[in-house]
Order: sequence, then C-alpha cells, then structure tokens
Amino acid sequence: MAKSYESKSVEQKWYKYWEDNGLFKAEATSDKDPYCIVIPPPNVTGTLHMGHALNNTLQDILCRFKRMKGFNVLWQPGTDHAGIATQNVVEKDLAAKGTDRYAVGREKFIELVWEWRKKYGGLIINQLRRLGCSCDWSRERFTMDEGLSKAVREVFVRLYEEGHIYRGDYIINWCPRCHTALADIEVEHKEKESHLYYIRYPFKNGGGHLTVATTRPETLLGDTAVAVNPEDDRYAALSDPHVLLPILNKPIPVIFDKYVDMEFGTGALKITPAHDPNDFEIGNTHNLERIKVIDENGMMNDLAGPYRGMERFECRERIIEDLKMGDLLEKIEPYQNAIGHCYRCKTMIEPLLSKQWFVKTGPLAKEASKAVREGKTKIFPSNWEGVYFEWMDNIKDWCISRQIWWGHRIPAWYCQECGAVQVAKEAPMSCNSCQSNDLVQETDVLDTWFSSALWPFSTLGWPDSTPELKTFYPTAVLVTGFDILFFWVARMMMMGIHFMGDIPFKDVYIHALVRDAEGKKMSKSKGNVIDPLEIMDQFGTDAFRFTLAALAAQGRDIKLSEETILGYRHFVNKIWNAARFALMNLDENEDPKHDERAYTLADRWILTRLGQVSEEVARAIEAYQFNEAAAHCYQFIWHELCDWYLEMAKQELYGENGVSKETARAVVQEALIVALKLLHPFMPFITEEIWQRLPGTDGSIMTARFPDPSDFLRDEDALKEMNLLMGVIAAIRNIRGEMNIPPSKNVNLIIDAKSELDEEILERNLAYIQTLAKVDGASIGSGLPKPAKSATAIFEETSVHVLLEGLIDFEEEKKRIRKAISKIEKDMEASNKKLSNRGFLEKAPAGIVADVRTKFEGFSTKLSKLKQNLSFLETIDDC
RNA sequence: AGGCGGGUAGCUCAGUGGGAGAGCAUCGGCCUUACAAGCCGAGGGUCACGGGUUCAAACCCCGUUCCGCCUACCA
Repeated sequence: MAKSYESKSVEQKWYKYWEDNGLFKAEATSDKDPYCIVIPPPNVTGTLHMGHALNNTLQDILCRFKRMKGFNVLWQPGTDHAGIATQNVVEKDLAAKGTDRYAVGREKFIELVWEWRKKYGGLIINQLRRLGCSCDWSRERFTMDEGLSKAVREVFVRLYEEGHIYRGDYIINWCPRCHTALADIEVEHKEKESHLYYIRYPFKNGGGHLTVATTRPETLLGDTAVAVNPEDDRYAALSDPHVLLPILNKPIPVIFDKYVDMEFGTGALKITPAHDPNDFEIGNTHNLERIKVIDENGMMNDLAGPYRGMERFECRERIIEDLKMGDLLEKIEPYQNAIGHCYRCKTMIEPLLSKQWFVKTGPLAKEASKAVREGKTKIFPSNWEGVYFEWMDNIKDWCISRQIWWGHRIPAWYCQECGAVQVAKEAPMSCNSCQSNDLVQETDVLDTWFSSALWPFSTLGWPDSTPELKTFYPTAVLVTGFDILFFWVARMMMMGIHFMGDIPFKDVYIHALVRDAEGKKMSKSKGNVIDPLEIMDQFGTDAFRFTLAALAAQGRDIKLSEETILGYRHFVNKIWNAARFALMNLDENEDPKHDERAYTLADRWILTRLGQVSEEVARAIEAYQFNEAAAHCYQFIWHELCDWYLEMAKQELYGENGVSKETARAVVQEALIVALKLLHPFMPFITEEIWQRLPGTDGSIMTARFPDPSDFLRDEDALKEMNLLMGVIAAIRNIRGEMNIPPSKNVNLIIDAKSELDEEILERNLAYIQTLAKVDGASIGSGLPKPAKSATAIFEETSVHVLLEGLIDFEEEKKRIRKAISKIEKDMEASNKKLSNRGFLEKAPAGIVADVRTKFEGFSTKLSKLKQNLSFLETIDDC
C-alpha cells in the first residue's frame, strides 16, 4: 500500500464498478421503504460549477446514507433544455459561420439544437459522475424528451380548459437581444448612475408650461398624458387641461391620479402606457391611447416621427439636444435608479406592450402556500418559509410565452379564416367554430420553467399511471439553492398540488451559496471562479466533498478557499494511513474473533464510542446538519480512534498473548469498518478502496448496513475509566512539554490517587501510561507524599508527581503552579458567585445547583493541593 | 424603501439559556517501526456597541452601528 493516498485511479475504478453492478438502480416496486430525490436538472449547456458541486454532494450524501439504512432509493437524474441559454449557444455557432437562425429557418434550426445537445449535452452528466453521484442513470430524463413533452401539453391544455391560462395584452419585459418576453423574476435590477431630465411641456393655449421629470426622455414620443396628484395644490387650479408634447407638438391631456407622488420631481408625471408598466395601469384607468414608439429590436419605429430608425439610446441623446435647442430642457440632475436587465444576456430590458400567454397564479399559489403553512412540506432552515409566503401571497400572473424557437411550442392553433383560438394536445384537423382547415400553430414556446415545474411527477411517468409514481411520489426532499426558490420550488409546489393532488416533496432543504475566499459571488467576469474539476484533480473528490459538507452549516454562505480543502485532504490521508496500519496487522485470509474476556479498557471504550458516534452522525444527517455530521466523523476518527485507540491497541497487537492479540485485531478491524461506513456517504471512493482491501467485508460498501447504536457495547464504566486515564496521561505530557523534557527521556512517577477505585484503574492500565507518556516506573497509592524534586499536576483529585532528578527547574515549576492556581481561582470565583446567590439556589433547577456544587468542591480540593505544592516548593527553595 | 442573514481567537467559521470551541496560522519540543499531508505541548477572545428580561445571556427582547444578500412599479 502506498504511503499516501492517490485518488485518481481509485475514483474511476470504483465508479465504474458501482455502475457495472447496478448499485445505483432503484426498484419500481419494493418491500423496502421508498426514498426519492429528484435532481435539480442542470442546464444542458452547463458545466459543473461550485453550486452544482455543493448541491449534488449533499444529495449524494443523503442518498448513500439512506441506501445503507435499507431504503429503496431513487435519485432521479436529468437535464433541462434551458430555452434561451441553449438557443444562444447555437446562435453563436451560426454567427461564427456568418449566418443566423432566420436564414436557416425554424425547423432546421431546431434540428441543429438537437444535434448540439447530442454532442455536448452529456458533458455535465459525466461531471456529476466524477463527483461520485449515485443517480439512477438508467432513468435519466430530459425536459424535451417525448414523455416530458407529453406531460407539458397535458398540463397546458388542462390549465387552459380550467381557465388558469389566458392570453392578453400586457406590458412585458422585453429583451431586445434575446428577442423574447421575460417573466418578472427573470429580470435583474441593478443600481445605475443615470440622470433625471426636467422637461417643459408648454400649455396648449399659450402661457407657461408644466415641468415633468423623467429618466427616459425618449419615451415622451409615446406619451398620451401628463398626470398630477389631485391633492397637489400646485396644479389644483389648472386653467388649461392640455399641454403640448414637446417636439411633436401634439396636444395631450393633464389627468389626475393619486398614484403620482407629490414629493418626487415636480409632482408631474408623463404617461407612456405602451412603455412603462405603471403608466400602462394608469392608462387603463383613464382610457388612454397606447402608442408604441420602440420596436422589438430596441429601435425607434415609424410613430417616432423624426427619430424613426434610431437606436433607443441614440434617440435619447438626440432628443436631449433638440429639447435644449427649443429651450424645453429645464435641468438635468444626476440620479441613481434600479434598471432591469435580462438575466441571461444582461441587456437592458425594454418594457413593451404585447400579446402574451399567462398563467393565472392566484388560486394555485394559495394552495401551495397553504401546504407549507400546514406543515405538509417543511422548509429547512425554516426562515425561508417567510420568504416563500411573502412571494406566494403577492404573486403576479406568470408570463409563460417566449418568442424563441427552442422549447415546447405552445399547443394553440389560430384559425386563419375566423380567428378562433383552439388549444389541444394534438394538432386539430379543422377549426371547431368555422370548420376551416387553415390552422396555424402559435409560434411562441413555453418558458423553460414551465416544464421544470412538472419535474417531480413528469420524470416518474405522469400523465401515465406508473408504478414509479405510486412508489416515489411525493418525493422525500428537494435540495436546492435559494436563488431558485421562486423560479422553481414555488412552481413545482403549485403544479404538483394541482395535478397530483399532493405536495411534490415532504422537505425542502435550502443550502448556501458558495462564494470565494473574500465572500464574493463567484463569476466568470470577476475571474474568481474555482473550478470543481480542477479541485478534484488536485485534492481528490473525497477531500472536496468532505470540505463542502463540513462547511455546509445551515443559513450561512460558504466561503471556499483551497487552504480549507487542503486541510481536509490531510484528513483523507489520515484515514488512508490508519487503514494502512490496520491492514499491516490483519491477515488477508483471517477474520479475527472477539473474545470479550480479553477486552482491554481501550477496547471497551472504543466499542462504546462507536455506538455513540454512529448515532450522532445519523441524527445529524437526518436533520440536514451536514457540517455537524462531518465534524463528528472528523473529531472521532482523528482524535479518538487514531490518537488514542490505535496507539493503545499497539500494546496488544505487538504483544505475545495470542488471545489478546487476536481480540485487538478484531476490534481494530471493527472500528475501521464502522469508521468507513460512517464516512462513506461523504467520501465514497476512499472508503470503497479500503473496504475492498479489508478482510471480513463483503461486496461493496454501498450495500453495507449503516451502523446502528444497538450493534455496540454500552459500557459507561469504560468511558469514566478512560476519562481518568486520558486525564492523567495529559497531565504528564503537559509537564513534559512545559519542562522541555525530550521524548527520548523517560520519567518516573508517584501518583496519589483520590480513591482506591482510581488507584486500581491506574494500576491496571499502567502499561498505557508508560508508553503514551514515556514513563519508566510509577508508584501508585493514596496519601503518598510529594517528593522533593518533582513537578506536580492535578487531574480532578488525583496528584501526579513527575520525578525530575537533575532536571527540575524550581522557578519554572513554581511559575507553572501559579498559573494553574490563578486559572482555578477564576473558575472557583464563578462557581462561588452562583452558590452565594440566593436567587440561584432558590430558582435554578436542582440538578444545575448540584452540578455547580460538585464542581466547586472539585476546584477547592484541587486548589488546596496546588497551594500545598507551591508552599512545599517555597520551603525547598529556602533551604 | 422593505425584508432576511451576519459581526465570536491573527484568518475561516461552529456554538439558541447554566463553566467560551474547532480547523488553519503562531510559538516550543520530536524523523516514537500507520501517517512530517505526522506526533506531543503552549499561547491567544470586553462573543460589534448600548440598554432590558432572567437566579443565570454569545444565545431571548429593544435600540444603535457596520457588512452582505434578496425583494420593490417613485417617474
């Protein structure tokens, strides 16, 4: 076995072994309890980033854990067709070839996208394999495959028939680059430095003007009114109810609406119903004309008069110039406001009037909200529930049509004769109002999130009634980042409840965002991206996964640096070497037997601890406290199993007694097996590698049973005895360290034990003290006097005198004891304060009071012993 | 503007009512036959600030301040 762990070859080997042996496969029907997680489907265009790595590591931990706990686990994988993102990629390819999608045509273009998907769409799936994900790949799905498309049509038609889907004129967020409408949440608002322009609108009948403030002067071409607040005294007595639109010199009315904020600007607001969502609303109440002056490319159209054909920002500049010339621009103030940008391509959004398809979300959201309120679905950590309710209770209708080509084409047909709209699962033969055969399908496709909203049941075979649906719906838990709580989780809740009559998942676990070492969000443009694949190459997948789990405390973002990962790689190596040690002492062909009569204190202790730790780890994973689970594994394996148990076991392993030797081998083997099982969900590769080398193991560790606390010895005495032994050894080591006694130099001891029982325990385990604290001989008894040339440490009420003939530095020893005294005095003071407080004695629980009293007595004994020691030293000094 | 999260050792962070913790870094001692990616030991904190509740507060409540994020239709 190599001296340090080499991850590369190991990882590939075992992943292939698991897949070849079908260990990731779920059973459609089974006697075992079901446990199902649907993967948040990554975009086909995606490559594995830190967010994916964290998200999928946590899911894999849960799945591997539950499998070992005996569940029928389905981790349902798949990818998302990612409408706009994928279309963008293929369009870029076309642009490089000097053509575009319009030249290619819709049908051919879609073919090209499928080809692209076939070629590159599996990239991220293979990256998930590198990460060790135990998905059931035989069930991989894609949001555009036949089954899922069928589910999409079914849902659309049923929602339409129920009146939950409608088509209407609305101001939508238009991306002039992607050429499509965007839902409100697909718009990112960014604070930007801009300007507030004060523009004069002259009164129609001569004499004076009204000044309005705007950030978008170019839209004035589409103004159809100026609004003021009816309570605004400044405008109460307007003699002329009309003003002239600057430049176009067109009369428009002054209207009164309470929406207008009197404090802002001049209290007069220009109204452009076709290019601003608020103005659109006001336009509706006042029946104003909607004049569209900017087109789908962000260019000024024919209605823009002299500015026709200009780009929108160029038009702004020109209008400002022209206003200045006509003395209609009063002033320009610097101004900061939040401007919407496309979340895909970052182009500035143009609010635009157009006809779109919508889902009426109100009734669906109400049910989805109720399910969480009633606790049917629980969100972890629970503070996200508030965010969820906030959104659900203020939800707006969902614009689901997109003017792109890649996606599920909306199953609606328009009759070219009579204009009737027909919605159906399959293309209708003729119009059902005029029987015409001249039908044309809607060219828009559905928002990508429409199909992902169905993911928890469409992947299981819906709308067919399948055994998978019966077995696995509702799924156990959804693991995701908070950034898609609205996009995805909320919509799955709505659709799941509506179409399945039940929640899609019992738990939602919201995990952190991975940031860089400075706490900044990782992004390509900032250049601070850490590539998970490089990390896996460099440190190994197990170290990487364990790091992510160890940092995944609930409710806080993760700051990831290579330093941290390096620390956990050391842990991986520690495990490797512990295994190496064990294997050196085990025989390949022998399965050593325990003989309980030969158990040492160390054996009884570690066996008891194995049971306790197994329980702690299992409980933490069940509660989604991944960091706690990881910390328990780390602390136990390194600082208990390796630092203490393996060191102590050497005594028997290297000894001559056959029975003791075999028992020690058996316990070492068992402890290692349990440690591997506890670690397996976090570190699948190294645990399998060691498992396969270890005698007494069968098949894959994946199919081994997770340790149950009832499997182990429960020996409370062993815990207490070990506590004493470790305390005494630590006390001796402390003296050695402080006195700079080299490890090569052994010492002798006088131990003054507090009781006969302790005396007996220490006597019985003297050999451990000798090896672990480098001790030659010791006299153990009670009431033994302190020898002159010695240093003393006190553990609980046991005094340990280390004989330091020729080595002792009295000044150093006095300093050491004074330090101990001042420390204990502080402790005593705290306890004493409580015990002399009548309120505490009367009101605190009896158990607590007793504890403090015991502690105080312990302190006080220790203190008097320390003081004795000190005065003893001072006496010697005087001589 | 509103909402959420955070401020604990030099750094990164655990810790939700009863004696302040871990890892890394620092300092001292060790190549002890699993591991120097290691072993043994040590130092280091007004738990952001101010009030309150309580016998008892890092933890609960109120206020202040700084940082981060999310939401939003003040042009």
